This record gives sequence, C-alpha cells and structure tokens, in this order.
Amino acid sequence: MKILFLGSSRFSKIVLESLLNAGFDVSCVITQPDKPSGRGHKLTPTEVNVFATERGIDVKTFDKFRLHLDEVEQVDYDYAVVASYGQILPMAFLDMKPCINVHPSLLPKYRGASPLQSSILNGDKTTGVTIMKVAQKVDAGDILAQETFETNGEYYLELEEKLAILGGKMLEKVLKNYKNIIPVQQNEEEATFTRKFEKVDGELSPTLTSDELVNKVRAFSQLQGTFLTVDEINIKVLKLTAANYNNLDEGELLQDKKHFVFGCKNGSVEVVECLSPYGKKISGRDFINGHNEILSKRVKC
RNA sequence: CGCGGGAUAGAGCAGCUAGGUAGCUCGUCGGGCUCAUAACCCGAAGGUCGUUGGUUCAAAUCCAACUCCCGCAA
Repeated sequence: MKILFLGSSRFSKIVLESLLNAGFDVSCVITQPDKPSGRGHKLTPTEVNVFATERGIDVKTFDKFRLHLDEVEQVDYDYAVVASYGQILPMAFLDMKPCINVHPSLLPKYRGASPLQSSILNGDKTTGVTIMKVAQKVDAGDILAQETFETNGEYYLELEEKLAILGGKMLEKVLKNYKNIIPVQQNEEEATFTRKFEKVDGELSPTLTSDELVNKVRAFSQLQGTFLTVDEINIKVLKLTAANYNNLDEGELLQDKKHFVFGCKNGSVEVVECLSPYGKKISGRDFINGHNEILSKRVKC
C-alpha cells in the first residue's frame, strides 16, 4: 500500500513518522513551500520537508495545489493522507483516490486552524483525534474513526505530540481496514469553529482568572508566546501555576523575593519560569532578584 | 540580502569611545541585631567576559567571521 502524504506542521511531521514506523510505504510528501520567516526573513522549509528529505522521501512543494494536478497524477499511490497541510484541496484531487484527514479534536467540535490551542484555552479535560474523509467543506467529512484522550495539564507541544502519535496509530488501523469501515456523517448542528491566534492573544492580564491564565500559558507559551507587562517591562512567561494567596488585588505583587506571585481575578498565580533578555530560561525567583524594583509596581491589566 | 537591540558571577546591569588588577545592585552561604521584615550591620563564596580566529608586550575593550537571543515587520 502506497501513501501520498500532505502536511506541513510539527503535528504532521509526527504523524508522518508514525506511518513510517508502522511500515507504510510513503511514496511522496507534499508540503508548503519554503517561506520567509523569523528575523532576517530567511527562507525556511517546513518541518515536514526537513524530516522527509532526511528520510530520502520525494518531497514536492506547491504554491497553488490546483495548478499542479497533472504532476500529482503522476504519483503512484493508493491513499492520500492529509494532516494539517495548510491549503484547500481541489475536488478534482479528492475524486482521484481515497483521501483521508487526521484532525486533533472530537469533530464536529473545533473545526479549523487551531483545534488544540482552542481546546487547551477552554480548559477541556477531554479531547481526542478524528480520522475522516476529506470533503470540500473544511473538516466536515464523514468520520472513519474517533478516539478520546484525557488531558492532564499538558502544555501545547506535549499534547500535540501525544495526539499526533495517537493519530498515527488510528491511521494505521483505518488504512488497513478502509474497505470495511462505514463512514458516519458529522452532526452539522454541533459544529464549532476555531480561529487563528495572534501575538496579542498571548497577553496575560490580571483581570483573568487563575485558570484562564494558566490555560493561556499552556496553549500559547511555546508558540507565539505569553507575556505580561510590569513597569514598562515585557516579561515572556514560560510556565505558570495557580497560587494560594487570596488577599492580593488584581495585578498586585506578593512582597516576597523568593516567589514571583501576583493577584488575579479570583486568586493568584505564580510565574514559575520566564525568559531572560538573552533568551535563557530563568525561574520567576531569579527574575525577581534581578528586578526587585518591580515589587512596588503592579502587573498591567 | 527587511529594520533595530543584545550576550560580562544564579538574576539585572556598568566597564568598551581612548587596550593595562573583574566592578555595582539583588540573590545565595556564614555571623550579628530585631516581636517582626522586600528591614539593617559585618563577612564569604561565586566569572573560560557567547564561540573561533586576527592585531598587540598585553584584549571584556580594537578588527573579522560565526552562533544564539529579544523587539518590530511578514
């Protein structure tokens, strides 16, 4: 059985790795073209591109997929597997061979660009992975398999990895039994959608509850970053936990040089780890030691 | 070749222009004072000055290349 794999993100890369480990023959990988990103606008290939190239797999990048259909027709494959590829696929391609998608949510919940981050932000205890047929409407295809996953306070990268591995295992089963599986339609009335997040979404305001703040850090700190502002200083926060000081006002700092704790809507939170100006991870305690003058200030709301 | 800033003790910084003993604030450790402390006093430990090379009698400092990081922009 030969697989054509379409994907671009870190999630895709882990799914691809699972497929290879399960012994599937991935004949070709299609991923997003190199894009200028980061400082200096250096052209950066996707993680999937780097990984597949290392494994000696044929990699194709299309600026616009629909303009390269004839090239795709040349590829020898039985099933197409899509995992956060990042482009809408044309019907002409979906009609060629079976095309299945792996999506890290319990569809029809959390369709769209950021299912994992949205689920963490909402503080869901239960999430999951869905395998479905690719339909013209995004993430709306008939379901082939679905499994739930109980979360345990994971941060984004950790949860992404766990769900990608689970998704890889589910794909293996689905691919091997494809002809015996009866697809189930999604209930459109229960569908919810997710949006892309931006830098400003990572702002930690003391007007939020401690749970909201912790979930924000879990969802964003490893991607676009989470930050709070004290006395004009931007502090990039990496780890945050709920604390037990209930007598602090919103934004008020605990007068203690050993803990970086501030009050929020319904209690308080402690900054466990943040980023030094040179990009080194430091403890909240070290941060306070270096900036003891902020103890008399407040976290900006 | 998008723009700007940075790397010196556990943290935050000064020193570099004009080369010549590694400094400051905070923390840490020990001691003292106090009902008490983000308080005060005394003492101590802690550094291959991002990496590599060059110039020099001598480089944190001057020159070159590289790495990593922060902000903006995408």
